[in-house]
Amino acid sequence: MDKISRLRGFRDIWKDELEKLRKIEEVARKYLNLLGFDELKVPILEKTELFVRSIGETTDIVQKEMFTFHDPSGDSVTLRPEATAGVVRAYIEASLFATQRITKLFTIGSMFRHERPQKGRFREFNQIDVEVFGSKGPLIDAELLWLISLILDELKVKNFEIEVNTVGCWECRKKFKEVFLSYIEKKLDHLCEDCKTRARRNPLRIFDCKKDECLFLTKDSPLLFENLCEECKIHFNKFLNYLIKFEVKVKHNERLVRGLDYYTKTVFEVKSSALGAQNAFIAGGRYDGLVKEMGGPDVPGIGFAIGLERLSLIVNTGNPKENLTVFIAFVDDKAREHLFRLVKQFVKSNIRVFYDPDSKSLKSQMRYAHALNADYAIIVGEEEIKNNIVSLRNMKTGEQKSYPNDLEYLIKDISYTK
RNA sequence: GUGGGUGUAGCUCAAUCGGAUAGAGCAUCAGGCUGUGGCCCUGAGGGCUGGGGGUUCGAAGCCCCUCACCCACCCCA
Repeated sequence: MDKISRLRGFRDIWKDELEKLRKIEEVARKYLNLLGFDELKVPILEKTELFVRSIGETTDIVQKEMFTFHDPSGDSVTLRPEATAGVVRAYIEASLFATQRITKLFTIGSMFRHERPQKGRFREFNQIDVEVFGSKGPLIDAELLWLISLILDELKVKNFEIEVNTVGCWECRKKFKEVFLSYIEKKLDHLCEDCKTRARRNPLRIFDCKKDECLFLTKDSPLLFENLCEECKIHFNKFLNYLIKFEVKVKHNERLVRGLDYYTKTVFEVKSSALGAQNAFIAGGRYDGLVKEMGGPDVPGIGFAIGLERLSLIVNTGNPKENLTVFIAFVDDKAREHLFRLVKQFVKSNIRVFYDPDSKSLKSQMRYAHALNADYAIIVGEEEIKNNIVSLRNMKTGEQKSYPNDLEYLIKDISYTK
């Protein structure tokens, strides 16, 4: 029979990495809870239209990266490529705007994008997604970055940099696009191929280009930052001010823009040089028009997502503490009759217990106990049964003693050792 | 979607110019003690050399196709 392999870009997550992901989630949950966020789960599969409308029809995500297919009844459905759309949909569908002035939510789960895999990039990847609805002021923007720094501090993440910028509101961005386009028009021929398409689709992304030629051509270009309306300017300055009060260090990157259509005003990215090309592991921003666009009331929103696979690449967590582990070895099949009684008793006493489910030589069983890194081996054989005892071998010291076979004293003794 | 690199045992890697039965270490299993792990010793199992086609007397190595992985572009978390 041929073996079946996993799908490209999809992974099995084991042991150490899984432990790391759990640790990250645990720390994030702690601070999310302390700052009043509620967890929710939203579906992995949604109507395709939800993402087309929220993320933007012209974005790469929608145009070529979504897992979209028809369900058996013929409807077009899509595996979520990001979390915000679903959370916004849920917020509107539950009419939370009617009962809460401010809504703070987070969700944890996997997202799907049909991209070519590389370092820190998979087709199924996990995110912690955080969203706040109902506050238009810059204080909440700063609070989110403080939240991020609390989480990263506790995880002892070093070598990261928070970059912030503003992309303005719809009006000042629209105006700036005209200013910028008339500037870049003359230089269009000299831009790289990618930037030529950007000029048509999403001109602001030209600022993001890493190619020297494009960097050079836009060097003395007008910046969105200089063309902001009063309100956006004040918002951003207050935001920077609050960050100082929260003691969150950031870098203002005037060229930072985001690929999703819905962002307004504040945007930010957290980057690490240790990640290779996919160096942003947290990113987000404000999206004041999105809830309305999605059929809800005109409620402002802001949020961010943590890429868990990327974050786990730069997190070091110590080895998890192993439970006290006991291995029971049986010398012969007659001794095996005692298995059920002994195993039950250990489990009831919260002690991790192993035994060889197949009858093997004692030597083989002891090797297995060693491989399992057991703290103790219990040996049961003819001699023990005759004397109504069990032998307890300390696997770390090699010391071996006898205990009455009702295990009461034995369990008391070994429980002290871990 | 586009480039570059890499595919040999469960893992890490050998195999001269295209040459004979594709090897080693680790891991696994068994034995060395008829009731005792680690260290040591002995032995065993494990490969369609990613897959398919071609060239050749002969292919792990050359050619073509394909798949997967890694890295980068693009995009993004």
